[in-house]
Amino acid sequence: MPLNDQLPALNREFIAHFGEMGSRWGINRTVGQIYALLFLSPKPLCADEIAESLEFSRSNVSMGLKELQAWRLVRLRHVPGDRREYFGAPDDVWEIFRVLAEERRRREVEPTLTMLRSALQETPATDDERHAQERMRQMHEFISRLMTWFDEVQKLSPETAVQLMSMGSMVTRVLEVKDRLTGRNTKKQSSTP
Amino acid sequence: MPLNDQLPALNREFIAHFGEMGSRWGINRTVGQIYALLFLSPKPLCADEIAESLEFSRSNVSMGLKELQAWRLVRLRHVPGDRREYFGAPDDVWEIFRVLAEERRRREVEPTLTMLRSALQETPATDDERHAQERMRQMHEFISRLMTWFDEVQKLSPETAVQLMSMGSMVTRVLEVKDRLTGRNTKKQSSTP
DNA sequence: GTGATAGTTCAGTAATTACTGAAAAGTAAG
DNA sequence: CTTACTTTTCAGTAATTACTGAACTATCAC
Repeated sequence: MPLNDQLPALNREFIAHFGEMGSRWGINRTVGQIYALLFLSPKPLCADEIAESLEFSRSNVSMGLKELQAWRLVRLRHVPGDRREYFGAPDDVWEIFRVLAEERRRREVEPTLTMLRSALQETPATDDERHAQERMRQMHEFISRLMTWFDEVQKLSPETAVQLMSMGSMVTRVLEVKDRLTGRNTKKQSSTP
Repeated sequence: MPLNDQLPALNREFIAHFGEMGSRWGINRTVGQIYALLFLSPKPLCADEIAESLEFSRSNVSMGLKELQAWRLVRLRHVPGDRREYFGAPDDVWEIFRVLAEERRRREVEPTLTMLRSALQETPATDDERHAQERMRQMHEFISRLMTWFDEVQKLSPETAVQLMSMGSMVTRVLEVKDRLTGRNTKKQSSTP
């Protein structure tokens, strides 16, 4: 993986890491590296610059950028008097996270919810089917709940989200007090059967 | 993908879906299907039963189960008077989510944090490196914050987490009021440059 | 011990996914 | 319309990942 020498060592390390991690996410090495390069770059880059920096073929860069655009992770820019297309990653990391979460949800969660909803319409014939459907109901309910909550958080501005996150422990403590009064157990259950 | 006929139609659909989705997650089709089968099953299954139901080779099932165990998504069980190993998926969907999140964090987030921490140690030489390092700092801070918050939530019992999630909108509203008083903007910024 | 059953490993192969170069399509300027 | 430049597409190929069957190890019953 011979990253261009003119890239600073710092950048090369970061880009290489994103390449390796890329495969653990749904994206491939190439796409991960292109994104990393754009994320670090102080200015938008055009496809040729990317191809040269990362030593990929021009067509590979084209396909990678197409995928990153489909993920809405890069933004197309234009430089006046230059007809090439330039690409940049958004600056705000919260915004990046939001988009990523939204996109993953659309691709990975929604299809499952759809499948589950349709399965829950069916009338189970056997005991096994009844059990299976009950499991699906549990899964559907859990995911729906999670998504509703996520919708709420996603609407927030970065600063508010940060506030909300740092309130986490506070809210927990409030619930603990409430539960102690009502006799419920907030802490993770210990294994005392 | 000829799932065994003796599986109820409902189950077959669910299992097939998990197989297809599996590749979008980091797991492969086989592993996804084995998990789906176990998730729906009212009782733990042994490797042979799995192999027969899904029509995989015995060795494929063995490898799949090994991976699911590495993900801590299935639990090994023993039936008295039977020396075969049986496998089951935990019942509680919140518990499943918790484990999944923990494991993904360990595999996908921690290595990145480590890389970022080490990059932040370096002294940038050029302006570009200085900029790159600042971007990495932003990313590191964001992820750290997210993980701290996640730690908090992960410690909660299922019921408490549900409570916390359904409090989402309430907390948001409180913050909105607070921000209105302090003159800050809680709502997602509209694109008015 | 031997035989029978259960589980694992691994080399070889099948299937899938990633990448390239060449050709095509698109686009602005003259 | 033509030229020069830019991006996209795609068939072929390389690289990676998934899967199988056969051989091997382990464990239990006898």
